[in-house]
Amino acid sequence: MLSQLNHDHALRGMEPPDSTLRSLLTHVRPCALSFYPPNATIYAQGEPVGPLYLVEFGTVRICRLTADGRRQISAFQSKGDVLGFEPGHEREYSAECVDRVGIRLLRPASGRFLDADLLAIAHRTLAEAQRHMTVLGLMRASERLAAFLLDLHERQDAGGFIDLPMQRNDIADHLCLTIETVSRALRTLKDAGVIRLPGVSQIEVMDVAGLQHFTRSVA
Amino acid sequence: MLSQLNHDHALRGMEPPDSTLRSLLTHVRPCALSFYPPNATIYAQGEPVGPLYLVEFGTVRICRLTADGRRQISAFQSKGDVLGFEPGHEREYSAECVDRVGIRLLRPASGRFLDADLLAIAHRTLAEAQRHMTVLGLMRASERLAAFLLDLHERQDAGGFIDLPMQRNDIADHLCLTIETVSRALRTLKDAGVIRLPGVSQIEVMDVAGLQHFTRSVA
DNA sequence: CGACCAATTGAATTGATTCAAGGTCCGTGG
DNA sequence: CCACGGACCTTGAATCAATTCAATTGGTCG
Repeated sequence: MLSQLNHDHALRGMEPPDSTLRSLLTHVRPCALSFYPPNATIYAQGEPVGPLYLVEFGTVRICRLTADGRRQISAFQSKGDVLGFEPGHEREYSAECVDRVGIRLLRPASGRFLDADLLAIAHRTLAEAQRHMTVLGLMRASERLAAFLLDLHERQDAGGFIDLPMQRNDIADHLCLTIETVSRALRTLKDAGVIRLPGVSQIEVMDVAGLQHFTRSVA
Repeated sequence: MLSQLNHDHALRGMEPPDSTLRSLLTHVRPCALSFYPPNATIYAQGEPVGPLYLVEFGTVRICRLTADGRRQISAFQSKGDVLGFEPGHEREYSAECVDRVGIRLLRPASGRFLDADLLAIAHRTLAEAQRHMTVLGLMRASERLAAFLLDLHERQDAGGFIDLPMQRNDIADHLCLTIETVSRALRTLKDAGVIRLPGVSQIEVMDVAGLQHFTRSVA
């Protein structure tokens, strides 16, 4: 299972010809694959920051509960993503499984991770956070959803069909909307003809350019 | 001028006993201080990513223009902050001077920066981005403003008086609101008695706990 | 088939934006 | 020294987008 990580298809498309994972894996002892059921917690907000993990399959939500009980999902991580990198000593976010998930502990060959490897991971995490900052700050409901679907679309390149492992609940907390608004935004995109909804957790992208047009800004 | 950077007061309060700057400065050749007038551009969106800078005085806005002409300010940087760290090869953000600004180029003693130093800067930048993600995602107008003021308050510890070097325009684009809404949110906080407004660019914090209560969530 | 949970839809409400006036501050020039 | 102009800020009224509340539909598993 790990061997396939050295192939390109295990690394999702990224703009700079970065090689986070490839490099990382040369300095890391591969650990056994662990399986987690849906809604299992990999690590929790408030814990001391611990090891890094590599997602082998399934989807993980990185989320955070506020003092008054609301939830924000900063990202979804899936196959090939590295999990668990955080600034500070205490976890600000939890990592929870959306569906059935397989992850590997990443244990550095020498006692500590190489700063170069951590830096590469930090770069990627930062880029994601900044992108999401723009989504939340500048886009309205259907634009956020369009951006989200485009993101999934290019990650899981499955011939125009997107699989939504997470439920509306999770999408809403990721885009900082309500589930009702997510539902209506989906309908807006459907009515505009850019997507179809063959099933509750499946989306067919009919018109990628049209979807991109919906996002209008992130550029 | 640079010597004072080795003193604590040049480093603003941070949660983990991090020592970004102290460590950084031991591996860096101090360069001459440059002065920029208000609205000058230090670097621009679209340029290749270049060197790092250290802010000595003044305030810099890190901002980004979208394809359709809107602007988002991801952060304001002031004395002691390091400027110019970005993932990727091309700048996603510009750095522009809010007021009169003094910065120093940070040039590594050896050819490249130490990964450890870059990692420390990345940590801080990421923490800021994540915090702002929460502000934009979970808070409404007066809560965002309260969070913003609290941030300024603890940076520039000047006995309850906050100086606002940037104009409403900039605050609005940072909090992703309109200037009118910023104005009304200020009024809300004033009417609640947690701040006073002695002048347009000066704020007196009357009740820190009250301000924190306004943010209610970020925890 | 019925029960339960997730998702959708509709109607009323809230919060922020837009549009349109005023107001304040400050520098310049009479 | 005061009047004027312009930039910035504040305030008000109307509009719009998203949320809330409530009901209904759809899907899945006993």
